[in-house]
Amino acid sequence: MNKTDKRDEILRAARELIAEHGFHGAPMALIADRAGVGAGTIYRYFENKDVLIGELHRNLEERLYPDILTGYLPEQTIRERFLHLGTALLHYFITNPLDYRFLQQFYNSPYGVDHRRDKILGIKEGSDVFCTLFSEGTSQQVMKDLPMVVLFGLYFGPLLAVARDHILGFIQLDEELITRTVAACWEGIQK
Amino acid sequence: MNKTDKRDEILRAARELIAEHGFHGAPMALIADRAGVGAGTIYRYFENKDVLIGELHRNLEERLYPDILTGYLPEQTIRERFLHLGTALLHYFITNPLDYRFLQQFYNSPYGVDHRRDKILGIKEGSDVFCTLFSEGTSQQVMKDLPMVVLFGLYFGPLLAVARDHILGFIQLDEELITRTVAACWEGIQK
DNA sequence: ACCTTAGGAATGAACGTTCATTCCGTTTTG
DNA sequence: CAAAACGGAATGAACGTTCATTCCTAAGGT
Repeated sequence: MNKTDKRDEILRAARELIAEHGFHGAPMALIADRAGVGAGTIYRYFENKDVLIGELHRNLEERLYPDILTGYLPEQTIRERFLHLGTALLHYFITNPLDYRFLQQFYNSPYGVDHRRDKILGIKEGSDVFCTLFSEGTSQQVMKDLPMVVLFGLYFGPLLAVARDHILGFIQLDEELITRTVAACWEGIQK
Repeated sequence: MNKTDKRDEILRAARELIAEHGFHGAPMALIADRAGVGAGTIYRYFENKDVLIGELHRNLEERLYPDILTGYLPEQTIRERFLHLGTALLHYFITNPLDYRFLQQFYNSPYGVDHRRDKILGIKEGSDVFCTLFSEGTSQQVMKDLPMVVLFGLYFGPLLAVARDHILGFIQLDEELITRTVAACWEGIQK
């Protein structure tokens, strides 16, 4: 096993354990076991657990964004792009439940709040797809004139909730239900 | 300090610490300190930490439900009742941010998932205000014909998200913004 | 009225466990 | 063979919980 492999194994093991049992069901010793390395080896690749977790988050975004952006066409209407991102997001979480669970854990820990604070304060940079789409939507009057944060809530709130309930087995999301759910979100947000 | 006072002090201290720092920032020793009792004393009132946390949840519901149900009139239209509950819920969380934070922590822990599972499987009992309102809404065709779980997501998802962002200081919810947010939820859910 | 005493309530030091991190002997690599 | 990488036992801090002890109150005896 070469250096990159080992690093990847550690990340994979950590992601799995955190997704399955939460941050506190993922001690370093277990991560090491599952990655097939010694406990000390982890510290050759990551300064400490916080850094490892931060890296997991970066790593996830690197897989999530390309995925939901394939087929995303800036020339489509705002509504079409809204529906695309929403369904793509749901699909991603359904096919990568571990990633969903990790994100859930992440945003409910001190790490996540800081991260979100930075992101929201940095909205003006507008580099984020969702920010761009939503500010376009409000300025073109096709979305309600509500603060960006509220629009985000109306969008991600329901999506994350149904994704959670699908993953927990409380509901079975199929193609039609996904479409109808995202459409309902749109109806809440559209002017 | 008499017996009931002491029990209440322990509950208050636990609620505060969990709300402020999460479940894992609230060790029994700290709870005892803040309650002004010895560490062992807690175990005279609560069998263990799990029981204490469960009791906190029960206690919260006993304060939350009466609050949001004052002024709730079954003879009002479904839409009116929907708006009433939504705004009442947001008001409650804004004026009781510690309760919001506790609930957030609770539902993101194993305790919470089990609790929700029981609740969802027990929907048929229909004792819950929200369940009753929503099944009335779908059967009378004024709400979209979506599974109860999805409707819940479209309702609570945004509400909890904006409550969180208000409490974190990312946004300032005033009367008007609350009304408009709940109205937007309704537009997503109505047929 | 005062002292004694019994028993439940309260205490906090101590215990066993778990965790992140470090340390050092061993193995692999160049 | 020197240097880097590795493994996993060792370490110490933090946790929930326990329990031998102390404290408080109020009943009972004088």
